[in-house]
Amino acid sequence: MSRPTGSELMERIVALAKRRGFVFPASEIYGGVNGFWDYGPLGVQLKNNLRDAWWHDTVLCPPIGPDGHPVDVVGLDSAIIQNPRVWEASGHVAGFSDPMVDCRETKARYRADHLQVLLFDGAGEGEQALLVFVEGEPEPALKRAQKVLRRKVDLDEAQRMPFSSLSADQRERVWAPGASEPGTLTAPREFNLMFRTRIGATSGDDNVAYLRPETAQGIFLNYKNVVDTTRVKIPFGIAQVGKAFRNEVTPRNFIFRSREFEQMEMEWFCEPEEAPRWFEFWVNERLEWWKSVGVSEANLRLRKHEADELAHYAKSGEGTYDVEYRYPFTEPGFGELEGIAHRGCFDLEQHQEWSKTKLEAFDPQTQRRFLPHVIEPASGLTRGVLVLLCEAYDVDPERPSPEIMRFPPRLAPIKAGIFPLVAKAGMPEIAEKLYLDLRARFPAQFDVKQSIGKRYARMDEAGTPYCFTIDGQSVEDQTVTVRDRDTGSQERIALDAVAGFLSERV
RNA sequence: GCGGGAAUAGCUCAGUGGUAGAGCACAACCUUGCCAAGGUUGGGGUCGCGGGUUCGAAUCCCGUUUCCCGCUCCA
Repeated sequence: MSRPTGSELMERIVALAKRRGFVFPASEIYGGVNGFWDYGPLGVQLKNNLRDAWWHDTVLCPPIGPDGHPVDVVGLDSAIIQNPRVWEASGHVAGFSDPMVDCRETKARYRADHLQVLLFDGAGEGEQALLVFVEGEPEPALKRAQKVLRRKVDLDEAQRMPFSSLSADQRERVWAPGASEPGTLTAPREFNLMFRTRIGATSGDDNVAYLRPETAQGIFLNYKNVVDTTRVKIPFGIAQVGKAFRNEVTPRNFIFRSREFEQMEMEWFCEPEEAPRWFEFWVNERLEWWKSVGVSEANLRLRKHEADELAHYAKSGEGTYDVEYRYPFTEPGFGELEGIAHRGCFDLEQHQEWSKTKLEAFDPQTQRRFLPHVIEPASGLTRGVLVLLCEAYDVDPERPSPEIMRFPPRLAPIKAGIFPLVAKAGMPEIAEKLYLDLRARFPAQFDVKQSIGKRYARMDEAGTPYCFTIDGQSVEDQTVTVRDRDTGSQERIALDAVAGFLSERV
């Protein structure tokens, strides 16, 4: 058995994740629910470790800035449900409910507001030919019009109207791109990607609220609170880890795109003139950070967004970079892991306008008032967990139990296994004492059951980097063997050196 | 949302209309001195779910859910 690739690799990772208690399908005993996942005993530990590493490296011990001094970042934990006007101000109510149009024949789907209709005279008695095209690409529609009308046509002779304004009767006469007959397009249907709920036990239309689709807005909402109550000065960052919810059209690829997920986001507030420099700084920092938690350089890359794929909030800024990872389901291509967006002052400006609250910063040196610009490194925590699982999964055909999770020791859910070689001759007693010493400082597991090989194998699948085994010699000279997960090799160290051995490595 | 495939024990699967099975895993006990070792015993299934056909359905038909693949979508 060698390490598979592509969808087979993905299936093996999903199977191992379930078998060992990393990730379970949510509500499985009721048949599941599409787009939701539960994190099992090992999964939650792995996720917490990644979260803690990010928090440590972002808030507690942030990087050194371009000027040689540590940057300033504070933490936050904002509510999942906020005043619904927040999402109108942020642009999410509009941006999240794009009506879509499907073609029944070609199976193509279009955003209704991207579709334009050309009206030509002469399709029949008093009728017009209606041809639809995607904004900016009228050529296919023109060619089709030529065939339908059996004459030369000119773009200038046609009337133009947005598809959304057509009546049902008119839609029946519309030729879609690539369709062999008219009337194949559905009515525009609304796709609202925000989860709606209601505030209060008595529900009505006037108390609709939304589960946040991103954690970022909670940071902007508290920008003034943080500035007023802490001694941060521009430039500084506010960081947050938390759940976000998107009613995705198609959740796919295990935990890559789920409807409930976790984000790790930081909003970096700086002077507008400094923003490009900080943008570059954070793009590089974030890429380096993913390398620092053990993601191989070969599977990572930076990609700049094309102008036409920018989010509504990033249009005014310098663009967006994605840190991308080569997932098994995208290989040889890459998929998004983290986005670093230059949001300009879009968000603060919007909230200042909608809330009627001044959010300007004041520079006492220059006596200038300004809206800070924002650089946002926003990554998926749960996507990060997926990357760790993909990155760690390996197969060693030389072993009787070939599957290994090679997590970096810092992130491994369990740091150490403590085993008596056999359950007699004083070994379990020594092992249990070692376990009691270690467990206060390290996630450790104690196991006396079954053969030593099985216990090692279980730890390999859990990704535990070190196993300490108490054998006959331990009883005589107070030493233990350390087995290394990655090589299977062993060395012997003193019993009282185990804690030090671990703290140097995890 | 569209098209294709899959679903039987924790896992891998057998079972083509007539009493739900195997191997591995799991639990207990024994054995066991370094890589999923052996023995004994045991627990575990409304065959994804809901209808229908039939004397009788894991098996045939319809619907549905979930997962995988290809589209579509991804602020």
